[in-house]
Amino acid sequence: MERRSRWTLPSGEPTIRDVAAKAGVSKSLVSLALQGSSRVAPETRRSIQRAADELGYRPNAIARSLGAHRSRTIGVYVLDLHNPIYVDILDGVQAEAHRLDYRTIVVMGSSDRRIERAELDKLMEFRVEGLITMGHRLPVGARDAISDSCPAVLVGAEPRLTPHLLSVCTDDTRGTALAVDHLVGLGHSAIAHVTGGTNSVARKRERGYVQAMERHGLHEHIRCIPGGFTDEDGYHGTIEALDAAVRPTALFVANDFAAIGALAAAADRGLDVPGDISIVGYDGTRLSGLRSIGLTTVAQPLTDMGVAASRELCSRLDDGPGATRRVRMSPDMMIRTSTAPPRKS
Amino acid sequence: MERRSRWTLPSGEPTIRDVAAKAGVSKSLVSLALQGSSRVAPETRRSIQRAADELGYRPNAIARSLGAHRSRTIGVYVLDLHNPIYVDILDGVQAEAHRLDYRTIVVMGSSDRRIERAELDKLMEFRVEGLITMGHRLPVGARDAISDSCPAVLVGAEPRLTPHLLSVCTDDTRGTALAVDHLVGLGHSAIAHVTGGTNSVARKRERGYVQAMERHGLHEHIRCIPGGFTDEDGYHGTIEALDAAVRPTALFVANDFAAIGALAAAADRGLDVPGDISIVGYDGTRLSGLRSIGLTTVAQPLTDMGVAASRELCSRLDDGPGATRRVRMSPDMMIRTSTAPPRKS
DNA sequence: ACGATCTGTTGGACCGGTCCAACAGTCACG
DNA sequence: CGTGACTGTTGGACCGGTCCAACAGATCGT
Repeated sequence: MERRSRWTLPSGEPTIRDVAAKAGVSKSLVSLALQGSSRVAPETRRSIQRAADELGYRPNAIARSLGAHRSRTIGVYVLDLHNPIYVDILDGVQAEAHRLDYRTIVVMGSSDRRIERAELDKLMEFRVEGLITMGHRLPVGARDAISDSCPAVLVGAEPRLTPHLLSVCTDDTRGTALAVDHLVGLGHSAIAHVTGGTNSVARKRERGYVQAMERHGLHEHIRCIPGGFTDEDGYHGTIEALDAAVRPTALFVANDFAAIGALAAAADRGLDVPGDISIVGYDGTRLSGLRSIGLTTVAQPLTDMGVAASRELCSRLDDGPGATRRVRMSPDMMIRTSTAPPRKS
Repeated sequence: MERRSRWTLPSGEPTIRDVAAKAGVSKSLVSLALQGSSRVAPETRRSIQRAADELGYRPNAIARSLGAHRSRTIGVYVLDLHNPIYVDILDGVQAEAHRLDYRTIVVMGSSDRRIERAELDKLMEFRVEGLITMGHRLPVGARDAISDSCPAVLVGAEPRLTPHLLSVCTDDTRGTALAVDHLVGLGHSAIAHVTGGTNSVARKRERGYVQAMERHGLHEHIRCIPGGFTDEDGYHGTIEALDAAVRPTALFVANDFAAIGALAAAADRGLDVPGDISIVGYDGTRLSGLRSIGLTTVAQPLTDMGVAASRELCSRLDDGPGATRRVRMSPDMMIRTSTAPPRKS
């Protein structure tokens, strides 16, 4: 007895048998009643419920999963909880999963491969029934999980769909078009783009920018400066753009985080935003909405995307594989104080 | 068969019995070997390991918990994942828990009470052995959990300790002293404080500020302007401070988030930071370190606090209740670009 | 009056592990 | 050579649920 931790289960949590005894029925019936089966007599159901309440009975998810061969749990992989965009999505994922009576287990990616791997293993050990991943980098371990035919939905990426792979994303082409249209509407034509690097999401946004510029007949103004998704990346890309022979009057930056770096770069070069240069970000994180930042940005419906991810996954789990869908949502322009018409020269 | 979801356990995950059969031993021995028991012959251990690897065996955490009466899982309650301070702490919590071979289940507080409650229930249903909570607001449900004698550690708060309640925090009195000392060292004397509201953490920092000012003989300069922990709160408090009859030359704001609001307020009043006014925050979030923000702040060793929380909890779980400790860590001054000597008048 | 059907309930096998009592075999010691 | 201690292994009870086959009793049609 000594060697066993004091805080273990046997300590006395009431079990289904205790409830059965108290209500004077068999444990099977308690199980049925608690699951809401319609085969239980209303009278019996009430007395079982009463017994359970009085004992403070709490179902044991562990035992339930084992017996039922279902965990009613989905795993959520988040690339980086430090990035507010994922937390916003997570809000939606959790709310909807909860509504559909699924539990979630959230794990975070890590630069330490071993920890990331362990976290993913945890998911498998808890026998999650499905997986939601967000972030452009798909963790290596997730591939195994997916190929082991546990269905997954990728948020924000657009992979080739398979029966096991769903996707929820926003229309980045449309989003970038919104950003460019907004700047052109203000009177800008020298609009440069600080890219998000070489990952697929960044590529998409870059292509969208080019298309939109061409649509406006601004071919000769197209300029893509290589950047990335962090504020450092945005800073350096912007410095490069500002120091160019002919300075753009507006900058479209690949995401909010990098756009904040762009703000700093403009300040360092003694330029007023939006007086001397307008800056537009992408994502619509709360961060960008902070008073001292006030970044104009292309807002993705982050929470709604999370909701959609849960909805797709859970309905697939409950109803079996249907037509595999790709949910594509619409971004929205969020105009704040980092954009204005160009100074008349 | 039809009505059962296709993605259920029976699908074929190898079990301990499969491994036993393949290795030609009993399942008990496989269990022993996989737990690393020293009673297993080295030769046998190897062949069991080989069999497990070849089958791609993954232990079933569910079944293990049930049989062992231990889940080796701790619950982590985070008030708000949107606040980067908690994510930094979480990094430490996870890393250390993992090192000590514990799993974590992270749940997030929610403004929707029902969701918050459900998340806490989830923790109990998974039979977590202990709880780590962070955030000044202790969720109602957590009280139950704690009183049900599952030990808990509060990060960042200093409750009355009980055998079940541990605490990890920083020395806020010392932290505020650092901030005031820094400003005094630069030559400031008119140093005002925008408070964090009426919660216990904010109170502590306010007291620390008053003490430090008195220590420097600056009694007559003590000014506390009521604020809060959000950027809005910081904005309004700062506006009030700046519009006062005699304007302070420096501001100590209760946390980073609010200090960022203060930065915006200064900008709105046409004041240069740090030229016209110096601003110091508190927490040392990554946010404050962003290039375009560059906030001088009192940094808490957030990740280390997380590590300490896991360490305390797990050692208590493994070794039983020892002397109940309160871990108090030291904050550190992080000097950036929002502070400078006052303008000579 | 009798089987068929339906409603409500029950016992018990089962899930995949852990862990304990029991045991076979080896070795050292008196 | 018998005995006790130690090493390595095993069968089986057990954890707290789910779920299925079986069943008792009521209702109904013929």
